[in-house]
Amino acid sequence: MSEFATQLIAWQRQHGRHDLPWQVQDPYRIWLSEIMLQQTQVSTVIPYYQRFLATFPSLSTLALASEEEVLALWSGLGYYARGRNLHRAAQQILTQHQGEFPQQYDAILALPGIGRSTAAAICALAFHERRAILDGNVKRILARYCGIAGEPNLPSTEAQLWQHAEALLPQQDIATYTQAVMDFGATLCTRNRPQCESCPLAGTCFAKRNQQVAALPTPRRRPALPQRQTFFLLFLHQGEILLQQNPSKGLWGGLWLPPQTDDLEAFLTENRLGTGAALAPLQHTFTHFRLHIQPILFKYHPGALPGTWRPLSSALHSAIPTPLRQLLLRLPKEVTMPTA
DNA sequence: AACTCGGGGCT
DNA sequence: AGCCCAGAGTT
Repeated sequence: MSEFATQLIAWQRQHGRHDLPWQVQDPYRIWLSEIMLQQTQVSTVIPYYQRFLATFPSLSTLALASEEEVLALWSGLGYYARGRNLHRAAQQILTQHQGEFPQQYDAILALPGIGRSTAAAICALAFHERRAILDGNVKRILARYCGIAGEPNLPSTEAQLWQHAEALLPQQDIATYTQAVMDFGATLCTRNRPQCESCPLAGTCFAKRNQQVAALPTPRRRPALPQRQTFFLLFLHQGEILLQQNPSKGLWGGLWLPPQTDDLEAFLTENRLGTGAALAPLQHTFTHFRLHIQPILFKYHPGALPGTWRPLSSALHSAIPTPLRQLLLRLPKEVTMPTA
């Protein structure tokens, strides 16, 4: 067995995390956690995970729910395709696997929202099958330990990382090892200021031996964020707000939003609307652009536009994106005191 | 191989 | 303000 795996497994038993809510022998709960944890940190996921599991305690309750209910519980977590795929996968398991979570890697990989790394994580954690994962933690650990330069997302770099991930697997204790690399990356071999002085691998780590810890993994260079602008048109009437559902594909897919336009003048003319009151603007930053949102408040226009009227309290529990939630929460103050 | 898809934590 | 995070799907 490799020194790498042996040391990590020993480290995990002594210093790893053992009280995370999804550390159970239940493929449904492990699967749910893996999906929520894609590109999302543990501390962010925990409250969503608890609420989700309280509402959908089993795979069948999830499969029998509506997509609307699923997205409402996903509201604020982001990457909403994860929630839609999770729901679709639950339905597929019900119809194609008799409601029992599949145990074969190929069958797991075939489910929507599950790629190579997530399928391997489920196999290793839930079924103790010898599979390599390659998430952000493992990429960082291997880039340092093996001395792999190049941006981790480039196909050539990723291929090397996968090769090392496979080669360093232990012959046994695969579940403990898989949890070990994730905990080790999250708490010791962190991106900034890793605790090399406490690291059991410091003696054999390429980056540590060659003073490359700060330089590895190679940071990704990203272009400057493009800026975009939109207007949220808020129609309020007797405590209700007019919302429209986004198409299921694309940004904020399947979520509820107020009528939107990037050309206010044209929109008001086309729909024969008068002028509204500008509320305080807000910014929302995505991975690939920054959105400037200008809310405009209209007091009473029933039937002016298509959509669904929802009580404000109900809207707050619906499938809405974070900036709309922020806007609705501060609406009571804004309505009595518009800024312009 | 490049692009799309959220939101938050940390520095 | 910039970086990254238990990545996958689409083109």
